[in-house]
Order: sequence, then C-alpha cells, then structure tokens
Amino acid sequence: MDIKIVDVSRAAKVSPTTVSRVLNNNPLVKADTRKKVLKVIEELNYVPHAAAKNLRQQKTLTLGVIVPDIMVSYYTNLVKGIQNKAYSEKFKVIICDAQNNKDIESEYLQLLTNRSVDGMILVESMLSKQEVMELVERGYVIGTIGRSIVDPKIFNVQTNTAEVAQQAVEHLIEQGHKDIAFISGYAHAVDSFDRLEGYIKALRDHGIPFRPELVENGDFNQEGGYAAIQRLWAKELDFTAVFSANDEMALGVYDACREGSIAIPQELAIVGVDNERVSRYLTPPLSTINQLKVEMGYALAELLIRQINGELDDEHDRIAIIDSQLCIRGSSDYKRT
Amino acid sequence: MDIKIVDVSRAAKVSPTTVSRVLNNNPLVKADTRKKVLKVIEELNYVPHAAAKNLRQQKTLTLGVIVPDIMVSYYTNLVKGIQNKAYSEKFKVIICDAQNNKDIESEYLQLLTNRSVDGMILVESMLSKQEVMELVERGYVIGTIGRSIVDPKIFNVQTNTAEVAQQAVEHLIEQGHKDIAFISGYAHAVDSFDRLEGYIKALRDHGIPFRPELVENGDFNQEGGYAAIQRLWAKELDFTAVFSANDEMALGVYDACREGSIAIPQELAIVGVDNERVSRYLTPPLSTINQLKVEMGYALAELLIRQINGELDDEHDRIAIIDSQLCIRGSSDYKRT
DNA sequence: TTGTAGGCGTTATCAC
DNA sequence: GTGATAACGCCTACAA
Repeated sequence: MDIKIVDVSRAAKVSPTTVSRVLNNNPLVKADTRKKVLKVIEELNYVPHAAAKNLRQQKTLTLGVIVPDIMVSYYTNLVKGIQNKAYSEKFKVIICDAQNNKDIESEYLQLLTNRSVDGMILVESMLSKQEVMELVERGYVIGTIGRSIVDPKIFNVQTNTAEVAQQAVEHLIEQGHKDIAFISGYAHAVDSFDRLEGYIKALRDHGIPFRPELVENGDFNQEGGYAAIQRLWAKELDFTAVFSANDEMALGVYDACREGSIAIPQELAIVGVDNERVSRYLTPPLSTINQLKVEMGYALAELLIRQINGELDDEHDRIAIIDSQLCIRGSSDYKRT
Repeated sequence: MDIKIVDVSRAAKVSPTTVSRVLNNNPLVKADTRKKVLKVIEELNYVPHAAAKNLRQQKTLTLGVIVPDIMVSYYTNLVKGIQNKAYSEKFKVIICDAQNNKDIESEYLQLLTNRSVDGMILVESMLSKQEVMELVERGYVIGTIGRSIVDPKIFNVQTNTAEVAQQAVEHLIEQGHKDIAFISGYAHAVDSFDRLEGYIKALRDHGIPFRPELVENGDFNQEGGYAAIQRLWAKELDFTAVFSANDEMALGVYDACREGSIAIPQELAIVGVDNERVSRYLTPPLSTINQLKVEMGYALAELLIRQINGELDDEHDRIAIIDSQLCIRGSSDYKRT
C-alpha cells in the first residue's frame, strides 16, 4: 500500500488540506509549515496519485498524438518537438501509430477519448471533419498537422509549403531546365496540393506552360515514386528534371535511375521535400526542402497546452506558421556533383 | 458535463452496478438487461471515465517507455513493437525521450511514477540498479532492453549479439581479411561488450591473435566513428577491414573513407550492426547485423502485460530471446560491388 | 493561516 | 440477477 496524503498529514501533524496546499504551491501556507511538510514528504517518499488528482480536477496533463507511422522520420521529428514542449510543462505524451489505417486510427481515438488526455494532435489524420468536431464538442483541445481540417476551433501548424516549392522549381529553372515533371502525393493531402501550386506558379512566372501530362501521383512512398517515374518515361515527354512532393518518392526515382543507368543530375535533376535523414547519404545527395518539423511540433503543442491551461483568449490566433528552407545538393546542382 | 454511469443507469431503469457489470462483460447480467443497457449507452454516447476507473482499480492500463532518443530508428523500431502488442491488449503507451541525458531520464521517471503507468520499459537506461529496484519495490513491472540490469524481478529481452558478431567477423575472415579493427560503443553498453566478445572469439577460432590496439571507442555515433577510424589509421596498423559496433559509427567511417579516397570494400571492408534504414542506401550498401527490433519490443511488452494482468506465475522465464541475422552487402563482399 | 467535509466516477462487497 | 453502499486519493468551498 502506497503512502497517501493523509499519512503525510498525520506524520507532519497538519491537515491533508495543508499538505495539498504545499504540493500545489499555494502561497497561503506559512514557510515553517511548508518546510515541515516537505520534510515528511521526502522522508516517506510520498508521491501523489495521478488518477485521483485527474479525477478530482478533471484534467490529465496528458496530450495524445496520433501519427500515421511512427517509423517515418518526418513524424518522429514532429513528435520530438511536441514532447519537448510537453515535458517542459509537465505534460505527458501518449503516442499512437495509426499504421496508415483509418480503422486503427479510429480505434486509438476510442482509446484516448475516455478522458485519458486533455488534448490531441492529429497528424495527417484520415478522420472526417465531423468526427473531429465531435471531439471538440466533448471538450477536447484538438490540433492538426498536415491535413488541416479548417475550423476556428481547431489548432493548426502550417509551413510555407507552396512558397518554398515554388523556390525549388525556380532553382531547377535557373539550372537551365524547362521541362520539369512533378510527382505528387496522394489526393487527400493538402501538402501535395500546395506543392503542386508552387510548381505551377514557378512555371507561370517564368513563362513556361503547365503541362498536366508531366504530373503523376506517387502516393508519397518509395514504390509509388518508382512507378510514377516509369509512367512518366513511358510517355516520352523529354523532361530533364523532376520535382517530387517528398523525399520518399524521390528514393523510388533514384532506384529507377540506377536500373536505367540514368545519371543524376546530368540526365535527370531531382528535388524532393522533407529532408529525410537518408537524403544526405544518397549518391548524389538529394536536394530537398527542409521543414523545421521539431519546431512545428513544438509550436503546436505550445498552443494546445496554453489553451488547456486556460491561458489563451478566444481571439488568439490558432494557427502557427513555421517557415521551411530549400537545401540545394548534388541531385540538382551540377556544380556540386 | 459528460454523461456518467448513473445517467445511463437512470435512463435504463437499472442500478449503476448493473451498468458497470455490462461494461465489464460480467456474465451475471441477463441478456435482456444487457441489451437494454447497451442501447442506452449507445444513445447517450456514454464513455467511461478512465481516471475514475484507474483510481478504483489501482491500474492504468498504460505502459511507459523511456528511450535515449526517439529519432534513432533503432529505438523507434522497438517502440513500434511495444505499441503493437500494447494496443492489441487495450494498453496505452507513454513515450519519453531522455535525450541521452541521465537527469532528463530521471525527470521523466518522476513524471511516470505517480501511478501514471502500470509498468515501464527502460531502453539503454542510464539509471543505477538501485533506482530501478526501488520502482520494483513500489510495485511497478519493469522491463529493460539493451543495458540489462540483471535481477530475477526485472524483465528483459536479449538477442544473440555475441554469436552474430562472431559470424560477422568470420565472414570478414572468409573474405580473406586477417587484420580486422573493431570500433566499440561507449563503455556502459552491454551490447558493445558482447560484440567485442564475438569479435575476439572469431579471431581466436581462426588462429588470429587479438590485438587490443586494433580496438577504438566511437561512442555509438557518427562523429565518434569518424574519429575512431582516424585514430586507428594514425597508428599505421595496416588493417584491411573494420567491424563497427553499430551502423551509425560506420557512417563516420564512410565519411572518412570518402575524404581520404579509400575504396570500400577494396581497400577497407566494413560491417556494422543495426541495419539502419540509411545503410541500404549507402554506396556501397553497408553489410550489417539486422536485429529484429520490432519483435524484440513486442516480446518484452507481452511479458510485461501478462505480468500486469497477473497471468504469469513466479517461475515463468523473464527473459525473451530474439535472434538476429547477418546481412551481407557490398561493403564487405567483393562479389557484390 | 489552517482544518472539516463532501464529492469527482467507478467498482467491490455484501445483501436481497 | 440485481441493487445499495462504501471506498479508491485528492482537491476545494467553506468554516474557524
């Protein structure tokens, strides 16, 4: 049987209330009393019981995070940022790996919605807006990343994707490319859409006509990227560069180039997005867009926690923006090969 | 205000006890009553309150995991396995990233030891045996990975590290190497020690004398590996192969070879350990030892959960063993380059 | 400045 | 089969 607050109070010859006040740094307690109580707490190795506290306060000091796949470094980076902020505020973080599966995601949501958490961050969630809004109604503080469900009650962190995508394509144009293919991610991702937007804008700004046949979907994974570039080649369109909506798909392009003995960047220049860890180690290293994922997670967690703690007024901005950067490497820059 | 059990009980014209019994699948309840209650639960959208349940049952159905760094894929793989098992048993998982820092690790331990979890998995923990045993005394079910604290009360998962390390070095010997360097991880890691053991045994079995000067410490990270190979070269020992206690340090060796224009594997053959994701993408691909990390996490979580659920008798084995495999790639095999 | 009493939502115990 | 009641450990009006 563990020590509880009344054991401490008896040993210190005060009431449980006083002990509770000491624990919660209530300034009403006299310094002497506080010291005495702290001493007993120390001696008895008393640790407050979280469940009892949660029950009484109707709070858990816990954040839930649902990511599509915990092994993808993009998500791990976000998680790291969320944790950094959470722990600095004495919050715990429960992580769920939805395994890219809507049913599993719903199941984990169930697991968390029994008041196990005060708030949740949904990363590239597949849930419907309705499902998410239900949670908001029930009192949860919700944040999203990646596939934003637009609603003034939902917190969100964004990056200037379209803008940097545009810069990336402009960089390719500056390298002398005119025929640039685009490999997109799956349809429901705003991210992919934004990157396409940047791609189109860069072309237009430089007087290059947009050719839809140069766009193929690669589903954001390596195999998809491989298949997409094969389909592009099959059309015999004579493009000299490709902008891939993420690094993962660019890996597939590398695979295809290796098989077909196509030199990067001489015969095909490539730029990806995400700055995954492997990208730096490819031959040649992959040019990419570096999103400050840790910072993104941190910023969103900060918003949620402030809201949970009641520090945010209703007018406060619920969207954080963290700028990304273009990283030029050998896969797109002749001078660096 | 959320719906609670008495709201359901009133609407269904039964007692709270009966509702509770339905929720917990108590077979005593008549089928009719059960159906009626379930209908009301559905209608009112009742969700049990975890904290209240935790308080009453003195259980949380939650596992805590502390890893040194959530961004290292080795740990992420373990976490994935732990989660797979946990969620299938309706357990939640709280993940803490100790950032390779003992103080932070202790802090997170504090965070969890207020009965936020029923059990904990400590991955390559820096805590002293005493600290960990205290938790056991306080009733937590503890599992360790990597740096095992040997005690019959502590759960543990191991792999046949020494054995496979020996195979790896034998593989190098078969490739014709006699002078093989070893880059070790930091001192407190059993893993590094086991790999050294395998290295020495392989040499001995093939009549090659063990030369301590061929061993350098690289602290398990890329920079350390880079520095270690430089120190080895500085000694002018004429070795032709190196066995690195993990892939991370092997990356540092690759860096050094690139700078020094040393051909892999012709001038220096390399074998690592961990089968990190990047290893496959290096030029040439890195030979390595593939630990079944997901399976390791899964096996350990299974032991803990069974113990928490009281399904394990005291005699049951508290150690799980998951075998690893040697992956031979271009960095050590001439025929594959 | 400190103490008393009641309740947070659930389940275990015992009685019917 | 079902129901009343107490208890899990803590916090917070309110009283002193």
